[in-house]
Amino acid sequence: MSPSHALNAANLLRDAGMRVTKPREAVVVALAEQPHASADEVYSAIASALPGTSIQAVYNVLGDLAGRGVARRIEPAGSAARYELRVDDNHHHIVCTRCGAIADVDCVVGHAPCLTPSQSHGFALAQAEVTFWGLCEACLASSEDLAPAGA
Amino acid sequence: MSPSHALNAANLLRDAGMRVTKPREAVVVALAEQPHASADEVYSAIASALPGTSIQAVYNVLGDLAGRGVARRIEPAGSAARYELRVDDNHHHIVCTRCGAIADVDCVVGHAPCLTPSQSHGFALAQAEVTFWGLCEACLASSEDLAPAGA
DNA sequence: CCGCTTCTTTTGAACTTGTCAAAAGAAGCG
DNA sequence: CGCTTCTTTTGACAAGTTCAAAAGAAGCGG
Repeated sequence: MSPSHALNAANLLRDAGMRVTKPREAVVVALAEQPHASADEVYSAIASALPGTSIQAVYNVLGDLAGRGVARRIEPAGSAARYELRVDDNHHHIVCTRCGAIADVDCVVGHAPCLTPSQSHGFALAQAEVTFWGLCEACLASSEDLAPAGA
Repeated sequence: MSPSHALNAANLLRDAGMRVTKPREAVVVALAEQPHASADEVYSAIASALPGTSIQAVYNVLGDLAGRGVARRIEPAGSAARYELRVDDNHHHIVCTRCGAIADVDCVVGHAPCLTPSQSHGFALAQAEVTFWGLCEACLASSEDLAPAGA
């Protein structure tokens, strides 16, 4: 039995042409367990398993992963950069304007929906990014406490 | 003759409930002349006309303008925040991944195209933001020098 | 199994963008 | 013209991220 289904972080790294090291495996695992994690959150997540790992290593690994196409970097306005392993499917994000929470949103139209702007101004289009902004359930609830709509 | 068509920055400010001051007028003018300008670019733009103006004043004004709905703040990943006066129409942006140049793109579908995500995960949706990424004409030309496709 | 080369990580510092707070200065109203 | 309120300045400060050099580990060939 090959351990191919046991979160093959090592394979993922090897397939991407990266050497397999503890920090990298840990980062991949952390990202798999907590999508949309920031560098700092990844750092915290692996700190218990790999004490002594520097935040720089995390930045390096995340940057490499993004560069190799293994991870995707998203930078919502107003919060630190976040990373996710979902790179193959085209999906978008909905971000809470208050707490910064992020959820995945599969694209409405399927594949290339908003991917065709009406004018391109001479730009060579590479990709489209859609970000929805709103309040997450928790923040919505607490804001209704402050400003009740029904009363 | 009322000077109503002479770039009524003062009116714009007054209508927004803001006091009319030199720095503010200058910022509005700079923004009108150079859409998608960063705080620093605005600062540079008004530096000649209003020496002694601090970068803080620019930050304040831009923040106020955005807060009053006069300007819109956009923060493309990888570059500083930028501001534009076009707030009424719904339009998107195409950003050069190399040099950061930004161009306006009117929305393909008109008003509420991608405005309806397939799942909202309990979020109270406020707005949608679409960003296209690619290479601008200039960067495209210089990259073709380096990696010619036709040869 | 060993040594070598190359890639990673650490360590430490620096930089950019942006924010906060308090005092000085100007706008607008009566 | 004077007062009140809003703006601006000044200076310090903070988060997030990047850079560079040296120490350390991975993986290959013998």
